[in-house]
Parts: sequence; C-alpha cells; structure tokens
Amino acid sequence: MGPVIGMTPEKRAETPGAEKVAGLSQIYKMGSLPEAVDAARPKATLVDSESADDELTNLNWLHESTNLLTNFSLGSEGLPIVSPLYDIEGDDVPPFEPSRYQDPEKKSATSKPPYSFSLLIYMAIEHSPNKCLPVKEIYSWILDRFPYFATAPTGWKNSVRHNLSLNKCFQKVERSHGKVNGKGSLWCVDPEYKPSLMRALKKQPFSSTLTVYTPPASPRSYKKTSVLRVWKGKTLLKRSSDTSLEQGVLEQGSKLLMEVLFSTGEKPLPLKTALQKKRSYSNAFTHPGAARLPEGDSPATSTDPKEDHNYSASSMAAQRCVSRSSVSSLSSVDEVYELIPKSSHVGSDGSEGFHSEEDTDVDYEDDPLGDSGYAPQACADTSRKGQPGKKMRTQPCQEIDEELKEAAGSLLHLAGIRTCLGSLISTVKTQNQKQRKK
DNA sequence: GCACAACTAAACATTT
DNA sequence: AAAATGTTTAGTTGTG
Repeated sequence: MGPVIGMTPEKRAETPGAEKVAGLSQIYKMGSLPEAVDAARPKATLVDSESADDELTNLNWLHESTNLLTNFSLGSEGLPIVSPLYDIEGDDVPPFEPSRYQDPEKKSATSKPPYSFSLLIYMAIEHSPNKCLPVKEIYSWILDRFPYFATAPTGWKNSVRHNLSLNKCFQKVERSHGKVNGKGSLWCVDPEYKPSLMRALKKQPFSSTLTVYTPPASPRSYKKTSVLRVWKGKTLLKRSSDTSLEQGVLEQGSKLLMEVLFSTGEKPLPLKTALQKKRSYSNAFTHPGAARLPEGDSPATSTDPKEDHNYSASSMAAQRCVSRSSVSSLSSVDEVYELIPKSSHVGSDGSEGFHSEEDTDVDYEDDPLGDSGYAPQACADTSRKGQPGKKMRTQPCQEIDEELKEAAGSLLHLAGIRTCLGSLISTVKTQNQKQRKK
C-alpha cells in the first residue's frame, strides 16, 4: 500500500495568483507586432469555416477556434469578453489575469481538460512568476484552472508526480537548505523542451475539428479525431460532430494558451543560477534525427517516444545523475526568487549564461516563450559556454517575429470576432426585450 | 496485431 | 509517526 496521495480540495494551497502575465502590450513593445496588430485590428471578419482544412500549421488552430464562435450560442453571453484587443487599447489591465476568467468557465469543471499532464504541468510552471513551482503549487494551479480535478480521483496527483519524474521536459531544482519553504523540490521546464511543449500546447485542443472528451480517452483524441465524445464515467453518452457543448473547456484552453504564449513579454527571469541543462537530454535531443521535430509536427512530446518520457534506463540514470549532481551545486532557487523583483536581467550580465547552441540543434527561434534569449539564459550551463550566446545573438529573430505576428494576428482576429459577437448578442437581447415588452 | 503515447495504480524510498 | 514528495514498475487504453 502506497502512501496516501490524496489531498482534499479544501486543502488546496493558495494559487500563484500574484503573478502577472504579460499581455500583448508588452509584446507590442518588442517591435515585431505592430504590423500584425494593424493588419488584424480593422478586420474582424469571421473566418470562412469552410476553408479550414485539416492541415494545421502555426497558429491556425486559433482561427479554427474562432470558427467555433460562428456557432456561438446566446447561452454563452454571460461570459465576459476578455479580449486581447481590449488590453492593447487599455493597457493598464493585465489581459489574462487568472481570476478574471476562471470563474465564468467553471462550467468546464466537469470535463477533463484536453491537455496531457505534461502540458498541464508546463502551463502551471510557465504561469509561475519564477517558472519554478513545487509540486503542491502545480497541484493548486491545475485544480484552480481545471476544477475537474477537484472531484477527480486523487490519482491524478500521482500522475502529476509521475510526469514530473519521468518526463524529461521537467527539471527538479533543489530548494535552499537554509530556507525551508516546504517539502520537496521546485520543478522547472527544461528550456530545451519549451519549443516542443509550445507546439504541443498550440495544437493540443484545437488542432482538428473541435473534439471533446472526458475520462477514458486520451488527449490524442483531440488531435486525431473530429468527433465529439461525451463520456460519463466509462460510458460514451454522445458521439457526434456537435461541438458547442464544451465550449467552456475550449475557451478556457484558448485563454490558458494565450497566457502561456504571451508570457513571452515577461521580464526575463534570472534562472541561470537555478537551472542546469541535463547534458544527457541535450545530447539525445540534439543528436541528428533523434528528437528534432519535423516542422509543423507537434507532439508535446515529440513523435519520438523517448523524447517525452524517457524510458531508457541508461539515459534516465544519466539524467538523474546530472540533475542531482549539478543542480545541488547551484544557488538555490530561493535566492533566485529574491532576485526576481529586481529582474529586468535582460542581458544584464552580458552574454554570460547564454546557451551556446554550437552543439545543438534546438530551435529556440521557434519558441515564443524562449525567445529574447531568456530561456537559453535561464538554462545556462557553465559547461557549455563555448561562445556564449553567439548563435542566439547573431541569428535573426525572423522566425520569432513571424510566429509572434501570426499569434498576434490570430488573437486579434479572435478578439475582433468576440467583440462582434458581443455586440450581436446585445443587439439580439435588446430586440428580444423589445418584443417581450410588446 | 503491433508500436506508441498517455494515463493510472501501486509499491517503495526519502524528506520534512 | 504521518504526510508529502519522488522514483520506478507494470498494466490499461486509445490511436495510427
């Protein structure tokens, strides 16, 4: 009999709600978006849903998610419109402050989120101010965003821990011994895996036609089928192409995704003292043909089974060896925490800590989160400082720009549609009220 | 039927 | 000692 893993929902720890997720306004400042903004702003036309094909590249899923809105039911009018557009026009308000959107979508509580545990963990960590969270906080974040887990069997926590341990996307960072803030370690995302996680996150719930399911299936159902399945326990209640049912889940996912996408604009985090590359990972990942993801292909976790869960005993042993030996020699993350408010470490230390990619093939430029050199900086490994930051700096950020533009365009497009729908809805409501008065 | 990814359960060890 | 955390193994399910 194993340890009691369960933790009552009441025991939920405080969520890391203090974090501010940077909005478009910040990205706007990066210089690459204005064109996209301008391009998207005036045209809030609905996407021709018929033109949507199955082949998804980049952020096309966002357009597809807007297709959903063409079937927007008036029943959803209660949902507040939290539009990125609003954020741009009134930049005081953080666009995706969690507390602003989580409640209206509690209706998704009964549905299992369409994300794998890896992605949930990833989102949780990315939402944290310091990109590092203890397990407990990860639980809390997931519980907070996906109340489904509040009532789900407690085994999911085991799954979370299992994922953290087994999934090489996640790194364990020892806490400072001097400051005991609780049990266990902090968990971070290995920056090398951010690109693939990002891709997976982008695609996950929206990639094909909208598909929703609960328990028995896996998130792959989302990716690979275009049929709506509604489960109750292990019973398939409904199977159809009707996609309106789980809009809450989809919208929530959309917003979470946007949060993660646009957390790019956050100040860089000086995690270089906390994170350490897992050399074994790097080798495996960058080895020609090993883990390189085909362009536009997704997996959260790549098509290479060993990329996500590395079940190879030898490499796992190696990885643990690295993480345990090297991480312990680093400054604690608690110390890093102290640095964060001062932040703005944008290259404050020059090139130091930049991830030299001379021996890697990791496409950071493909990572909206890891751009600006933050992520590579975060994962600096003193053992691989060949020419610090050389590649990162000399390589044009064109791809990042393109992706950001596309993301911005898509979001603004979505925002415009929502705005239009909002006015449509109010118009209809007004008309209804007038008719009733008559 | 097979391989794979993801999930789940469980056992056990370690840490607080 | 209990609970939380972390690691590992094994089994199941859904998909291509």
